[in-house]
Amino acid sequence: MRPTIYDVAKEAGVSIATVSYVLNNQKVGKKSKEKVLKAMEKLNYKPSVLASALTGKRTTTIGFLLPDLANPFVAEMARRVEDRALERGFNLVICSTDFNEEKEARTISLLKQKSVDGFILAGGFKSVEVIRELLQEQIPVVLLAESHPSVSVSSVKVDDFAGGYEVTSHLICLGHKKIAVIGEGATSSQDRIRGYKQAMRDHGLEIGEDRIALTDLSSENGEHLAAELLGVSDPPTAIFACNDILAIATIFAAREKELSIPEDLSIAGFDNTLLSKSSDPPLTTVEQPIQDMCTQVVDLLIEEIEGKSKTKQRIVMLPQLIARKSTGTYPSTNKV
Amino acid sequence: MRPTIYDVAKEAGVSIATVSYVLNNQKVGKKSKEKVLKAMEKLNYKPSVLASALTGKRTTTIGFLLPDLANPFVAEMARRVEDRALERGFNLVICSTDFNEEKEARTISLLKQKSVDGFILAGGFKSVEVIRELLQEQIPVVLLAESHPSVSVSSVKVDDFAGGYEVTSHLICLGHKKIAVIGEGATSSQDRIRGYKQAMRDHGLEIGEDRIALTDLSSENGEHLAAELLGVSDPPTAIFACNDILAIATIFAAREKELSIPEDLSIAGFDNTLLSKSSDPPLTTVEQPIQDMCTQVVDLLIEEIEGKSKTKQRIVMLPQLIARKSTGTYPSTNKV
DNA sequence: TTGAAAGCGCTAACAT
DNA sequence: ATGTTAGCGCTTTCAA
Repeated sequence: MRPTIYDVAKEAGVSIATVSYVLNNQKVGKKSKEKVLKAMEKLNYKPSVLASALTGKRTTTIGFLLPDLANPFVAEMARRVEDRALERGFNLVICSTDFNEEKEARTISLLKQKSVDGFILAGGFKSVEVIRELLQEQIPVVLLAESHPSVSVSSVKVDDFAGGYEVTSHLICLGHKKIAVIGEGATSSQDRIRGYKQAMRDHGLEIGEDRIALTDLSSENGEHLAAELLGVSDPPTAIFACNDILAIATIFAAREKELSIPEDLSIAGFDNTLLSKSSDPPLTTVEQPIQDMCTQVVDLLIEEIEGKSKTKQRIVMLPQLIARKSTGTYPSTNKV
Repeated sequence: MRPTIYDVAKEAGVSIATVSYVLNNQKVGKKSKEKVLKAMEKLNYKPSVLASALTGKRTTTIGFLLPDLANPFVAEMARRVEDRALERGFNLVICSTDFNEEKEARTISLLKQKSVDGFILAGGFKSVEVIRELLQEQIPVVLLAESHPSVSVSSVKVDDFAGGYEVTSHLICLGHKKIAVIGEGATSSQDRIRGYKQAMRDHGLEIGEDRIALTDLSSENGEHLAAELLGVSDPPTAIFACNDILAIATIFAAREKELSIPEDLSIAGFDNTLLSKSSDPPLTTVEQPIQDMCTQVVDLLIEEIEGKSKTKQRIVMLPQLIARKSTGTYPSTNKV
């Protein structure tokens, strides 16, 4: 068995209390401290987090719930969150919840049993009820890349509305009038779509309900949905996809219909993932300040965990349009 | 505070032992069991994993070390591993180690303190020393997408050598003779490169040392490295990149030099990530049976955790070449 | 079948 | 400054 605090105490010739004191940097006589340190070194002693957590200390573990780790944007967030958490001395238990409320609830329950110190809920966490419960049980929670206005919880996200507005304006400036949008059920998508609608309205353009497509499982039927959008009698000349994956799916759908991009159809994405740089053509998209966002959520959460939390805050960061080759003027100036 | 086993015992009018028995499905009188169950329900009791782990039970948590979660291929593996682990009742603590031995050691040490039940080491885990230590301490470990022949540990991976051989043969069949390769320090890359070399030899082709480029931080200087490969006086007509990210970097480098793909330069990748489908042009690459691999490692690990582990085994799966548009005949039949 | 009680490794009064 | 001791919530002998 691994050495315990008793072994160290015996080796150092002191009581376990003394050992515990040096473990927690409490006042200890210089001599004793030295002996204890030496004993620890000799036995290669590492305190058990379990035992110490059982007495009320932290587990220094954070539950990180996200929709799907296989999504590149999500994975990048996870990495950034992980980095910051590590810097602050925390590990992450990462759980994909697939926009599934039941899975969300189960996961939270499980991680509570494991006594994680707090939760970061990312992407499209749906169950407001679960968040409320957490809050009421005084368990630290923060939201990443989403927010639930009806709940008093800290969150960090990008201004999705502004992002949607900007992309749409970009498309409109290029001359497009028939612009469709394809998104997910997540609140972030909804906000981006609101931005889209506002931009359309501000420019006096019509918003057909058949120009708005929604999915819950992006990659699955994104292509199918995009095909429907393009299949109508008076098809759009531009499509704003609420994330890069959907944008890629839209590219595939367009290609299926032998439309060339951007000559026949302009496509814009959101997130500026790796995908958008390497796609054919490279995607016009919207960049989120992932690094900053992630650093901030982690810090917010840890503040709450450490009880230093001042007031709840909703931090909204500004996104930035990245114009690449998938969007072009309409009518096309250089039709192939 | 959350209810404890004492609260349940009191509510049910039995001793905590009885409660513990029903918790662990031991023989309990039907009546008592019912009372206990009812009490649990009423109090919404959930046992503390910490407390139970302290007495020697599992934490049902697995430490999953990987090089970099932001890498799409790695992220997809993580997702598959997560899914299988969940099915088996385990959660994952995911840690990126960036091919950094010191970080590897620190992470393992930390997770040991947290009493994870076992470890999955993925990608390019470097520190053989750390693996040995784990083994000797009887802590369950398995390797994913890599293997260390000198250590007696179970592992699941694809046949990297075969993959490298196959890609290279594909290139050779297309008429290429000057083929370069770009890879990482990871053992998997090394094996792929060995496959490349073997294929070259088998076809009587020359292997110039200046045709082999190695990096440790793929995305960082991949493009730079590829540029060097292309910058020589007698440049290659095809490049085999040991993973899709490097392949994309190579595409960028080629584009910088105004080479068109595949007319002037054929490029092949490895991993068949999302990137390879959406890139310009779509990448010829090698598919790994990720799902199977991940299910198997998790199962292997859990076998060890549960002590049912038979013998150590190294499972090697076969990869599959996916030919797309980034590779073409040489000399090119339809030079633009 | 069930209860009493010791113990898992650690923390934190309380004493000295 | 340091030791003694009572928990933390659970498992598991050992008795009854």
